[in-house]
Amino acid sequence: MEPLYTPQGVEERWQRTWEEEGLYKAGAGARREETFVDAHPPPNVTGELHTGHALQLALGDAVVRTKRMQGFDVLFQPGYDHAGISTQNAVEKHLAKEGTSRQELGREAFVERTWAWLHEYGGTIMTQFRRIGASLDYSRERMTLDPEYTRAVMRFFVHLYRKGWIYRANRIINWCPHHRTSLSDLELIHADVDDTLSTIRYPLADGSGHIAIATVRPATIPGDVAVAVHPDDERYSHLVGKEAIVPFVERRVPIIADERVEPDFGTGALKITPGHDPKDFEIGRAHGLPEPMAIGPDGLMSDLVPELAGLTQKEAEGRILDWCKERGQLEEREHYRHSVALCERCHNRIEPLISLQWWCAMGELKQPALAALRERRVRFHPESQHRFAIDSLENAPDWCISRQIWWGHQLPLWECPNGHVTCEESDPDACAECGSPELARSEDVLDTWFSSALWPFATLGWPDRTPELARYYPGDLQTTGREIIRLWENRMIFAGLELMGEIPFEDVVIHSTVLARDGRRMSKSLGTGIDPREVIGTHGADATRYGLLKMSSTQDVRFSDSMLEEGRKLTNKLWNVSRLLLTDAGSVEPDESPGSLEERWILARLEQTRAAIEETFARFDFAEAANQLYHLTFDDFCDWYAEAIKPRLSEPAVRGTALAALERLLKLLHPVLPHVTEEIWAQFHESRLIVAPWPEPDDSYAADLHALDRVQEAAAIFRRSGVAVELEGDEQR
RNA sequence: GGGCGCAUAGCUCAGCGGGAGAGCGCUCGCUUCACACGCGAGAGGUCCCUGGUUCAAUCCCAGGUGCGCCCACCA
Repeated sequence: MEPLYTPQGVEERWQRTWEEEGLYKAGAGARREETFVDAHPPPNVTGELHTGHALQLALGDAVVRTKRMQGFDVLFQPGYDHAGISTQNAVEKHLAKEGTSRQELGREAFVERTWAWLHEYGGTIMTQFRRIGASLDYSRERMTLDPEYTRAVMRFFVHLYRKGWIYRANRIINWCPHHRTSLSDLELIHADVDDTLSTIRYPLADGSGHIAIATVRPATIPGDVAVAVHPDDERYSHLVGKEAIVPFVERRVPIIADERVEPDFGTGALKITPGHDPKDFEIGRAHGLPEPMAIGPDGLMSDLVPELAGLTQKEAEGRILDWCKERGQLEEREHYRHSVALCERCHNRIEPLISLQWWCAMGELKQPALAALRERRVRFHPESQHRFAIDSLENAPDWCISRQIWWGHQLPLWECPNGHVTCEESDPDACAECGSPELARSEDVLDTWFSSALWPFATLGWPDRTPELARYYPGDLQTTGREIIRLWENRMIFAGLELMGEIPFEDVVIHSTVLARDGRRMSKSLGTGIDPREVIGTHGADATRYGLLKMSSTQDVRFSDSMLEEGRKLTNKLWNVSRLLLTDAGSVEPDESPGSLEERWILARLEQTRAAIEETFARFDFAEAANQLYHLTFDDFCDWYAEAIKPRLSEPAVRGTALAALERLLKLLHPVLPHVTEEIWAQFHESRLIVAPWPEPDDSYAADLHALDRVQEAAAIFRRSGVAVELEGDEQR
């Protein structure tokens, strides 16, 4: 054994060995009937490991490894999300480089190309999961677009459809002109942009003056169908019921009163464009107004006004403003900074459009999940996130589940020429209503999260009643980030209750967000990301896991190199104390029969820490667990115990107890530092630590703990003075 | 505009009603035979501000200030 522990090579070797020996597999080392299941969040199939993944793996794996050692039948489920828009994006970029496009290829060829592309470039992240030592059962890897998984998605859709919870509606939705698809509110990001607020006069139809409105989007003026003011706004009450003339198109529209208008903003009068603004849409529907569309799905001007058709919004805005200016109707142009919605994938500005989409009604579907959360049968940790999960679900609007892209699960809906819709899991022969054989399948695919919602049981073979499903559902634990609570966690809960009749898991650990070193958010676009692969490469997976656990305590933590460094020192310290105890050990076997006070004391401390670790893990306080392990190793095991017995190591009894104590220490450390502990374990065992039995509760040393203070005191005196202090151990009992 | 969280040693963070802590950094001393990625000793803090509750507050409460995150349809 070298004096300097080098994780490189050692870690990869154990990762291969564990997997090759089947020790990552579900049930490996199980010594009891109870199961423990963590269906790990499936990363995007095109994704690369980021710090968030690394953290949730470190947390989940620490728990999973503990449970495995405790003899549970453990399933740590890995896999991929097909990630509809994200993957389609990546492949489209690739195609653009080749000078072609998905439109040119056509749907079928595009989907084929995407599969091929994934086989070549996708799926690398599981390699990175392996490299951090995550003991997932890689032999059970699933992907949400696998044929078997797709069956589950179809079954879910048909189930909801037959319950009458899936419906089609023409509403305003978030439209990404780049992807040419609808997006749910949860797929947007918001950004502040510099804009211009124009105040424009709308002449009154009776020629008695004008009413001025403020807008940031003059290009939507052709879609105006009303001007609205607040009912209590005395400035305008005399105008309500009159008509105004929309500039440029010179259309007469009513002036209406609606409480949704904010009297303090702009002029207090709002132009109503139901086709291009969610609030206007609401007001429009409430007043029964028409919904003309001035802008098309491509983001360009529609043929609503022939002379503007095909122009960009910018160009149309210029024409319209010029028109107003010439007639003295442009009152003011002022700088205005505000927040706009962007597509989270391409960062293009969202175009609110009215569009016919499929929706999933949430009203009834969410009720059992709400009950489960309120009754705490499912618990989010920390508590603040539990409240957030409930609030989010209570306020969850109906879910827009259709997307106009090609990569994903095509809706199992067929329409006949008479407009009847048939919903079947697989190709129907004829329309269910009129028997027409001419059926056209919906072009839309499902929101990616629709399939993710089934993860805890679709990965186990549902809708078939497989033995795995019976054994591993319901599961136990989820470790994930805040941003995914509404998108995924809540949806797994209601899908699980609806289809399986049981909650999918009991505990959801919402971990901290790791910020960049400077406290900013880690993001690719800011260039603030920290690549965990590099960190693992330089510090090792063990040190990285330890560091991440230490960073996991509060809500948001800056990435801290010193936490990793602490982990690295811990591995090295452990390595070296093991050298001391294992070198020249001869044929001495671990033998836990303590003689001296310090021996009884270290065994008691190990036992005490075992209980403490179990308790902190149960609270999901991983930072505290890491802290306790650090001090147990450094202060107690190395500085006190090892120093105390060092002069007597040649005595077989002393050595035997030391090896027994080391065994216990390695077991406690293994869930956090799996590699270095397994490497040391292998120095004196044929068996594998990963499936070694976790220490059983044992109170036989508890009585020795009270001697702690005296031992430390005596040792401190000895160090300062060189004078040994006699301790009458037995008299302490 | 709502919701949540954070402000403690130079840095990153624990603690949370009665003694102010860890790791790193810093100072001093150790080529001690497991480890200099080490050992020992030490310096360093009006625990953001102002009030309140209490015998007692860094910790509880109210307000303020400064940050951060999430949610939201102010054109």
